[in-house]
Amino acid sequence: MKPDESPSLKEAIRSAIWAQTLTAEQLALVEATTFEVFIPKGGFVCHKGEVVDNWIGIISGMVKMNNFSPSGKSVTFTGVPPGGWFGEGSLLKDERRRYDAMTLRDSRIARMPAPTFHHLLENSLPFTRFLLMQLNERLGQFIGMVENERLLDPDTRVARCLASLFNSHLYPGIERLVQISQEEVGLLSGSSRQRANQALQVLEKEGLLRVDYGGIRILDLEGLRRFEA
DNA sequence: TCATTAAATTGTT
DNA sequence: AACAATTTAATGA
Repeated sequence: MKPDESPSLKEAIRSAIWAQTLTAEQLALVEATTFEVFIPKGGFVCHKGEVVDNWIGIISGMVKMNNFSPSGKSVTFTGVPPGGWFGEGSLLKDERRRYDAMTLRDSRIARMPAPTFHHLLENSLPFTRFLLMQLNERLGQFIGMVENERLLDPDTRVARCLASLFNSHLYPGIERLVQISQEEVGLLSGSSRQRANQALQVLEKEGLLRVDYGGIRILDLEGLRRFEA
């Protein structure tokens, strides 16, 4: 066992896809202004309606975006794995946040202040290109989600849902371990826990993943994307 | 470091 | 939805 396998803030920043193309000065600015916060399991990373002043990255742990319907029911949109960054939508439009984000595990969160974000946006074309790509990816993901919710059976929904955790960003970390419980898989895929459990066992038999205690190992990402019952 | 206990998660009915 | 079995985390010697 290693004492600590999660990266430091600096390492997390440097390994981010968008950081690869920055100049030394830009990278220095990012490292000087971005800070880290720890949020325990079940805590809020940010709240719906608050003023957006950070771009948010996941160093370790897992975060889900969700809202509460007027009746108090929670609707989960998507999960964000380590290495993922989000919040650029509201940051670009200068509006208040439109969703809650809460942690599914103890998580370490990086926050990049809005001025730094806008500086990169104005001075780094590769950074802008990365954002454009990320927005496009996410659009495709949400279109797929609407389709899934209405057309596909539960097994396939769970498969696509897990695949989308890696789809939204071009995963640099080869870490294919998703640390979420089956109950949370159910929430993410819009089905009950026992149905999610059933689906996971089907997918495991197909050799696409392996179920572990408190998490899931992805063995065949492409297979998950293409899976049909 | 090891044993005991509590809590969380999973598989099954 | 409820139960039992299994795994992890916590506590104390």
